[in-house]
Amino acid sequence: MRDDPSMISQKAKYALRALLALADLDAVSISAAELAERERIPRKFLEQILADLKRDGLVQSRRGAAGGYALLKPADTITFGHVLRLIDGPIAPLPCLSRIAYRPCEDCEDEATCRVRKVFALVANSARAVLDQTTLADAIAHPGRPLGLPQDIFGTA
Amino acid sequence: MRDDPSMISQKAKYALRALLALADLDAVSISAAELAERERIPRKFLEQILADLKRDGLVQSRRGAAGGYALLKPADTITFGHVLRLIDGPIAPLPCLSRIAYRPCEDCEDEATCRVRKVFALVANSARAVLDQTTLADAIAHPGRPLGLPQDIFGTA
DNA sequence: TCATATCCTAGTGGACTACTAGGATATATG
DNA sequence: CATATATCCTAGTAGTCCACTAGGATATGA
Repeated sequence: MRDDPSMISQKAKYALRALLALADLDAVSISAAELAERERIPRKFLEQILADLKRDGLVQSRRGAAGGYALLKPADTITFGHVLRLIDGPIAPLPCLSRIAYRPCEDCEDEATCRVRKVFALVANSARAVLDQTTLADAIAHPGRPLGLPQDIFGTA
Repeated sequence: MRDDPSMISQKAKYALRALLALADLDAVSISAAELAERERIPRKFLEQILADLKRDGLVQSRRGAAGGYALLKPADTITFGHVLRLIDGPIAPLPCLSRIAYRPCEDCEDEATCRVRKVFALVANSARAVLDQTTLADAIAHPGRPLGLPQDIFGTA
C-alpha cells in the first residue's frame, strides 16, 4: 500500500497558501521572508515557488529593499486547477486521461474499450469540475457561501 | 512540475485489470501465468498483486498443477474504491482529508478554517462518490448503460 | 516422480520530493 | 557612495518510493 498517491505535493499546498495570502493582502506587496514566516513555509523553498508563479504570470515581484511580491491577476481569475497543474502537473489518474499531457498507457490494448479508463474518466472529470471552477476568491470569500458546484460534472461522454 | 501526482499506480491498474479479467471468466479459475499473458502484466509482479488481493479476501487460489485464481466475491460487491485503497492507500489529496489514515497537516494552523482543505474536501468527496459506487460489475456491463452517478456527490458539509 | 502451480522473501535501478546552500544582482535609504 | 535588504539563479542531497526482477520453497494433479 502506498503512502498516499492521490495526494497533492507539499509544494502545491505552499503555492496555494502563498497565493491565498497574497490575495488577502490585496494591493500591497509582501516579502518572501515575511510571507514565509506568516504561512510557515521554508523561506528558500518559498522563493523557488514564487519564481514558478512569477514565470507563469500569476505574481509580480520587485527587487531590493522594500521589494516583495504581489498578485498580478485578480483572485477570481486564478483557479485551483491552474495552480495545481502548474506545480504538480496534469490532473489525471491515468496518462491516457490527461488533456495537457496525453500519453497512451503502454500496456493498454484498446483505449476505447478499456474498462479501467472508463471509470477513471469519471473521476478525472469530477475532480476537474471542482478544481477548474474554484478560484482563490471562492476559497477566501464569505463562510456563508458553501463553495457550490454547478451542472454537468461528468461531461457528455 | 511533477510527472503526474493524481495518477494511480501501475500496480493498482494491474490489480483492477486482473480482477476484471477474473470477473469475465466467471466461475472458472485461471493461472497467474495465463492471466499475466492475457492482460500483459509481468508475471512475478502479478503474483504479488494476487497475493494482496487474496489476503484481502477478494480472490481465492489453488496451488499445484491445475491450480489458479478465482474471484471469491461477486463482481457487483467489489468497488474500485476498495481495490484502490487496498493497493494504493488512502484516497485523499491531503492527509487531513483521509478517512482511513487521517493525519493533520504539520504546517496547518487551524484545520477548521483552512481554505485549501475546504476546496480539496470537495475534490475528495467527488472522487470517492465515483470510486465507492462503481463496482467491477458496473465496469463490465452493458455498453449501453452510461456508468451513471447518483445523488449527493458532495456530501452535506 | 515430475511438471506445474502458488507462495514467500530479498533486493535493485531509477526517479522524485522537499528541501538546503551559496552567492549574484538589484534597489531604497542613510 | 555604502550598506542593508530584497529578489534571483544554480547546484546539490538525503530520503523515499515505484515497478519491477530473482530465486527458491511448497503444494498438487497426472
